Amino acid sequence: MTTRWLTAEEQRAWRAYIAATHLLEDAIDRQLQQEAGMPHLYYSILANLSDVPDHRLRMTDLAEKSKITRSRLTYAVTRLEKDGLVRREGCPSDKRGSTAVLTDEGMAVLVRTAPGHVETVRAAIFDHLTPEQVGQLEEISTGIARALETPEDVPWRRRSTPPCS
Amino acid sequence: MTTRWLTAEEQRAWRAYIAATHLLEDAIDRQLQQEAGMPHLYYSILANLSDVPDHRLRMTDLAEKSKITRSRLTYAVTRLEKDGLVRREGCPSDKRGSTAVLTDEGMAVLVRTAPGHVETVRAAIFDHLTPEQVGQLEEISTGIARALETPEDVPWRRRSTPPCS
DNA sequence: TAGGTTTGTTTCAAACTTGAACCAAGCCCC
DNA sequence: GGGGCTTGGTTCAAGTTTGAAACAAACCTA
Repeated sequence: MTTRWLTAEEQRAWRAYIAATHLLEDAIDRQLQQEAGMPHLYYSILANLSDVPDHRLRMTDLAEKSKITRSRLTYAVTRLEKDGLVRREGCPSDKRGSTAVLTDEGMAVLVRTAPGHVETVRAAIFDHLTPEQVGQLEEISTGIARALETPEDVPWRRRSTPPCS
Repeated sequence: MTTRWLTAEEQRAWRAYIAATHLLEDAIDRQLQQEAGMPHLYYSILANLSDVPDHRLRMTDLAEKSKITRSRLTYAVTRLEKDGLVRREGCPSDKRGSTAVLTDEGMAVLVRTAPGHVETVRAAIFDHLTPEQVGQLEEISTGIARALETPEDVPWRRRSTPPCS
């Protein structure tokens, strides 16, 4: 089967995309490291928790929501727990389970650092996009994500967990 | 100064974008690790070298082209050199300088693994985008990259180096 | 209900990344 | 032509990521 190479336009788009994502993650990581003392991923984990009723989520669900592996999440939560921003609680109804809970201190960090983070994101991206482009970006991203999330090709990324009670 | 929060649409776009980039990098890293024995970044470094006359580039320029820090590049090239895919050469005209050169073996790896890589990229992205969306993605990415590359805010990322002779 | 499989999470070692500190080699300019 | 600043690149320690293996609890199912 002969390779379906990228067209010239696709290549340009792909290269531009790679460049943009590298530069963007760099800039955001740097800003958050400065002002919140943690990389973007860790900030996102806190944000994902703050986003959900009770500020608590099963590890697997939090990993799913954050689009990262469980292993990576374990490490991250351990660090955040050490910093007092997150707490782990066992799950009564399933003794294997572990639930990450955002602490008050974690919430406070989020509240304190959110403005700077949003400002960075805005300056890096949204200030340069028209409203139509914002819509396009969402559609494109959603399409890519959907394709990569369909069951068939992700044995290594688990489906969601029954709620803990 | 009151925070300019993201609008609902911007938030949706931002979240979708984060999800897509995480999933995408994961998928591509995984595929390349399998078939080329290296992460995406390292593959890109080889590709960037193959892309340029003589398959050689000053370290700083290669870092610039790859959108990564010099430090990160040093580590990567050291590994690739160990694998025999890249060779370092001194620069006669500037004894500080170091030039990375793609070896024949490095080129061979690229040739062997390119089809699989392209197929993955295509399956993950371009098969799900209309031609218009490809154009939009390029414009959006270029806009973001340009904003983040403007001199004023990147003291930590160097400008290009005089060609080596 | 014992044995086998699946599921939720952690652990471990090896690989990679980060940023600051360092080391030469060029550059400048009095 | 000898300081002092800049530049190209590497090094180092601390932090993060990876994937496979380990573990324990839950879930079958004969």
